[in-house]
Amino acid sequence: MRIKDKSKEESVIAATIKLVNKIGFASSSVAKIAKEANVSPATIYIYYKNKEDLLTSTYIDIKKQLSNYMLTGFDSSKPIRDIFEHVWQNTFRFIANNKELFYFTEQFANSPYSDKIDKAEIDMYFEPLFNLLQKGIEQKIIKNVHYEILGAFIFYPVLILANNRLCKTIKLTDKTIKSSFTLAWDAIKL
Amino acid sequence: MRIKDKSKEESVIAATIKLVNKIGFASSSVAKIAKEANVSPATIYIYYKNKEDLLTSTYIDIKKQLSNYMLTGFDSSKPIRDIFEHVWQNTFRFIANNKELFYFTEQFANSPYSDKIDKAEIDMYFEPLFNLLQKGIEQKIIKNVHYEILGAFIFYPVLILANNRLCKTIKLTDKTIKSSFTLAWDAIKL
Amino acid sequence: MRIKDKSKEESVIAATIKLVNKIGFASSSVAKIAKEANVSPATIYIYYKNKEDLLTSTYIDIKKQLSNYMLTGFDSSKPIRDIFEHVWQNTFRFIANNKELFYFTEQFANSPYSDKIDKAEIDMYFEPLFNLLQKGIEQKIIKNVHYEILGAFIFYPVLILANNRLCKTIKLTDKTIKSSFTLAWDAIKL
Amino acid sequence: MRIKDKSKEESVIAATIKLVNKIGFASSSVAKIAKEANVSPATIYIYYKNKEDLLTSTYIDIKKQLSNYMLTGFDSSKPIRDIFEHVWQNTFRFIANNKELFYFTEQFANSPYSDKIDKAEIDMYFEPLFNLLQKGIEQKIIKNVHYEILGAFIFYPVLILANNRLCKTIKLTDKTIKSSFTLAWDAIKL
DNA sequence: GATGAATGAGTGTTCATTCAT
DNA sequence: CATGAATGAACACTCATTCAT
Repeated sequence: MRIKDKSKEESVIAATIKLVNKIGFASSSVAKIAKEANVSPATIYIYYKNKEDLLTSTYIDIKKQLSNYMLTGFDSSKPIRDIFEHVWQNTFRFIANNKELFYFTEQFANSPYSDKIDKAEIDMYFEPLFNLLQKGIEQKIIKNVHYEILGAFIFYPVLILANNRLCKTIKLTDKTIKSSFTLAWDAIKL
Repeated sequence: MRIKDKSKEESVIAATIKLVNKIGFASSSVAKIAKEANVSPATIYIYYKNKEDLLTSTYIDIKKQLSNYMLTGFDSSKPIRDIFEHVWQNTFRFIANNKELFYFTEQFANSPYSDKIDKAEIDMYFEPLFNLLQKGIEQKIIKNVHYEILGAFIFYPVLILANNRLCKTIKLTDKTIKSSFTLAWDAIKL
Repeated sequence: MRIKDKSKEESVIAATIKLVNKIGFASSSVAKIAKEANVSPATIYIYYKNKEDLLTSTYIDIKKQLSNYMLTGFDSSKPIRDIFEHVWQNTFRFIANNKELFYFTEQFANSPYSDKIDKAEIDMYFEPLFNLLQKGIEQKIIKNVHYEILGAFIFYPVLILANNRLCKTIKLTDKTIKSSFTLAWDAIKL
Repeated sequence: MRIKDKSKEESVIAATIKLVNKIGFASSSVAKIAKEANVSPATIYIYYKNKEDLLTSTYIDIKKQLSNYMLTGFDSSKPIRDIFEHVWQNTFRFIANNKELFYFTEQFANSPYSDKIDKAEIDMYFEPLFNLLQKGIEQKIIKNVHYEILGAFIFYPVLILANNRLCKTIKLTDKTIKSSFTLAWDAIKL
């Protein structure tokens, strides 16, 4: 028998991301993705149960990459502020270097498919960060409020700032990254 | 000459918002919107050039309402912090009382139609707030960074916290609203 | 507004029947029916909810015609045998003159769609015949067995004989019609 | 040379029949049949030229079984009526005990594949019965009409009565089998 | 102004079959 | 012999939009 062509699967994922970047999430049909990947529409259904499966798999895959990247060099022995700053910079750098991936996740997160994924599974990848928040609260370094509120200031502003669909007038330099982190830390620190 | 039936136009807008809330943005076709509004699909094309026009008009309409609500009781003679807190609370209250409108804008903002609107026109409605930031910077009350960065901490976290698609585990009470504003203010204040 | 083009609806029905005769039930797709009717596939969905609706409507329509034809000249004052012979001949004649309609019903009856129709509604059209069987039993003219058994001899053999897919070697003349009825009557008569 | 795996071939046939019973003829795709048989789709194409070949082979196989069963205990020395009654009962019993096989043939007979089989080959299996009819005619026991007409009364009503898709309200007991044969015999006897 | 009819182009998905191993 | 990968063509159905009234 023929063996599964790994490059084919990868080219489908790549085509999916590329096409979403080119024409947007809503317009990215299976047929167009197949064409972009130089593959038959039917082939996609060998690798994925259906369109939903293709998109959610792609999303989870990217989120996994993002969490890996964000947590690179994670050193729990350092001061909490330094750890968060490190993560903050990792995040900016990842988004800067992988705008296509990031754009896809933003599109996905506000699509109907978003409801279908297991948020808990995603959160798991970021668990060390939640734990760090908890530790910060206990050490009276971070404000004692719900972690969703903390997250809204320490994680999400990055996305806004990096998302050039929403924010077009600002160029991200090392200096702006550093200064924007100051705001984030001021927000959550006690 | 007959004049366009204002009530018909309104019922189309209402139907659009309602339907997007019911079945999501992607599934809301012109035919379904027409049915929801008890109107012929063709009628919609009397009031709007095409689907894009209908959706962007609806979006701008809502944004106008939101800015009105946010700026209600705007009193430039008060301390800057108090003004922002007032706006912050207005925003929370608007979203709480108009979840349907808010849900629509969230869906819209991440749709392909989002690219078609004139962001400057929208920003105009919120000009007093940008001016306030500027004033705060000049008075050395607010950090002197790009207003996009300030906005990412003083405006967007509200959306995250109020968006129960992203944030499901937290109930918004007067107390959480107040405490979340503390974070926002700490972020931007000098 | 444009009014519903009655001729369009009729041409869809005609195309459906014609196509089933030409290429068989299983191969008759909506797209092909549309093409045969010189109509867009989408148009069919104006007149019918879906493919099932199109086919079942066509079937019921034909069955109604058949019952009308079979019961033409139904005169309950005549002897029971004469009435059945009259019906038998009507049936043969209908099938002979409307082979296309008959072929469609045969195909339909053995398709998965057959399960979706309300058999009771169909039987209703043929009620006078069931009543006649009952009357014959009471008058000790017809064997007192279940009406399904009687039907298997007085109604179904016609279908077999007229169905030239199953029965290719025999030509139906007035004489064979008459003589075949003799068998049917001998079967059920007491 | 390896020989074809007989058990594999049988499991494909079994799967075909089972699946047709489960989901109907029209929905029974090659891929599904393969899965049901725990075999690759490609394997089916080793044993059969194509789908048509698979289905027609299955059909002919069943018909062969049916004819065997019907002619079991065929004793040409007995009176003609007794022989037919014996065959009639065999038929009922076969169908009762092999509803799956029978259901398949009914589905097949009204499918487009039906046109592809060699009816003469099938008829061959039932030749003794046609000969018997001939003998009956010569002996002036059976009406002298075309054998297709005779068949329509002595063979087909069984199928109608046993087919619980068409005939749902009647339970088949020894008594109803016997009495229904009376009708059949009355139909054809002189 | 207002409408339902009408449509070509598109949707996600499955089909019977062949290919490379 | 046996397989799962691969596919172009087809499937039923919906889309945004225009037409005729």
